[in-house]
Amino acid sequence: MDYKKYIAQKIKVVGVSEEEIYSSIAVPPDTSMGDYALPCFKFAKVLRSSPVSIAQKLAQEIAADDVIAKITAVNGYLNFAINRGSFVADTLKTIEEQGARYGSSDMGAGKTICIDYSSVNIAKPFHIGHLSTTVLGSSLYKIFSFLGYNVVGINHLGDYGTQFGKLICAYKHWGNKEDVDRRGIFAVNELYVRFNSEATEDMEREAREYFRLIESGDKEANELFEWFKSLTLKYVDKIYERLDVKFDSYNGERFYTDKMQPVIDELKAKNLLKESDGASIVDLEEYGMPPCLILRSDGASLYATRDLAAAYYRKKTYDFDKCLYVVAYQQNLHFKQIFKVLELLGNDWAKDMVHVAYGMVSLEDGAMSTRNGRVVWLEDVIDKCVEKAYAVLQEKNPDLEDKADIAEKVGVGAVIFGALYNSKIKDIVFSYDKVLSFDGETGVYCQYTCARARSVLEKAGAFVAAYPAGYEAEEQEFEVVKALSRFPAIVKDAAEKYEPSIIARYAVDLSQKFNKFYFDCKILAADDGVRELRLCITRATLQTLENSLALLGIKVPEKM
RNA sequence: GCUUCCGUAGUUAAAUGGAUAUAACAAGCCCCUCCUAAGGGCUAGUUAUGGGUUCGAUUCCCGUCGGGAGUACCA
Repeated sequence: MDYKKYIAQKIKVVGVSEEEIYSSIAVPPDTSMGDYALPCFKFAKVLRSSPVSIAQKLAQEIAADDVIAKITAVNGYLNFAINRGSFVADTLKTIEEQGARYGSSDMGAGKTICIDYSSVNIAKPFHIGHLSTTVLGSSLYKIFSFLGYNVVGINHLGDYGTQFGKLICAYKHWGNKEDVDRRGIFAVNELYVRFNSEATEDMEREAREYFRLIESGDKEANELFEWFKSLTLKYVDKIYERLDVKFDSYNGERFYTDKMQPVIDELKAKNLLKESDGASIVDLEEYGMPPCLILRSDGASLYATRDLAAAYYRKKTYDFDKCLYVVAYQQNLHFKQIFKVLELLGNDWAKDMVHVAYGMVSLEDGAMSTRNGRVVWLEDVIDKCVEKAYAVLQEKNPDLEDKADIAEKVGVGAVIFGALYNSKIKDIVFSYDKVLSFDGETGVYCQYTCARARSVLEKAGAFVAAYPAGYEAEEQEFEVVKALSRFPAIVKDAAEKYEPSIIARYAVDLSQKFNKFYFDCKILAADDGVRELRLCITRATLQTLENSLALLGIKVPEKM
């Protein structure tokens, strides 16, 4: 049940609506003050009375009942202590009934949301800079699905541009098939890097010609391009599988090659296209932005042109309610511009376009740079984490079966959790020390908490759920249940803010509360009734933690 | 220059405009004859700066300082 709503209905303040009271109800910083509180300061003016006396008066007017155990007025706050017994029983029963669906909702039924994320570049291996967009997007995918939305995951491949002409040129000059077959994408990437440092004027010219050949459908150029593309996808699919990341569409930039002209025509028809220094632009000066480049002076299309075409295509194909772009904040201006252009074109759905911006990743010695080898491959990071997890397992629990499988879940979980734990807008300085740390506020801590809970449940065997009437819950028990009850609101909050870190932090908070409970309250050795109640708390915590971690894309090993 | 984001313990970070600003890491100590010590506990330590709005500001507004990003034919 909605306790806030129940309380709001009981409070009557002249001249203040129930909704206003509902939205004012807060949670006190400390449980000893109460479970809910209404600050009365803002009513002082309307009632022409001091907040302190308003709170006192309200405290006398409202009677305690089965739901609200106690009402007190403290320094202008009206504090409510709820009936713990019924609250605990109520919350635990709900989780028991809903299981893996606890926290889900049908609020998104009938609505579609497109999410553009990961968007890898062809012929480039995955480095840690690609981690944020991949796991953020994937988590948002899972969160919105959980809330009942129809979600379309789009990997907007970077498969268009003169760089592919360069790549083919480099391969023709220096490449050999055996090496590429053997080392795959890394061999291809080396060719590209070499081109950038060694290419002559002639080769640059040749590269432009190869790009033109790809565009005009030349057989050999396209075969080479498709080969590089399939190598890339084969490589990234392995990583996607480990990270539990999925897509519904791999329509990349090239896909929109023949879909840009209608957009350009419409811009012309609506008189938005201006010529400037030979290029075609949309002037955005009156909106405080530099112009949006649509066509280069040589007539070629640009990034923005393809993104506009993609937006139209997605609206037409999926009829989305929201279209998210999980792309680093470097491109803030770019998205502001294309959203504005869509609006100027008269599309009311331009308001549904959202740039979900996140911070950048750098290394301790500066920005990443493929050219001078200052780069950290994502696969290496994952492998090192898994290796360390295996080593710790070997040391602490050498007799466990499936150690490799457990280490994979723990290691991968650590990488994902590390990427999702902080607010997405924060920049990240990558350090192995940090990702390899398995103590404290980490994914490993949450997984470990699950393993502990499961172990207790296993030892307990079958039991009948019990919520003994009249049992006054211990502080530690009550804190866990209170945290459990917050989960559905947490999921919605994370969705509204496009912020999976809210769920990650919640998982840590719940784990901390459970571990305190675990340490202070004996579960298996408790008296009849209490024992069953504590087992229910344990089972509900395990379920809710698993649900939380699943939304982040983290798997939970049975034992560790 | 202009636009924009960020600035909280030694470090990394939390905090719908609310009560005594939370955690973790690192440091020092304590707890396995006790349900998994990848755990629990204790000690010490924070809102860059100057104004403003407000009963109340880490949060909102303006300025200063410091840092990141962007700023026309790359994506």
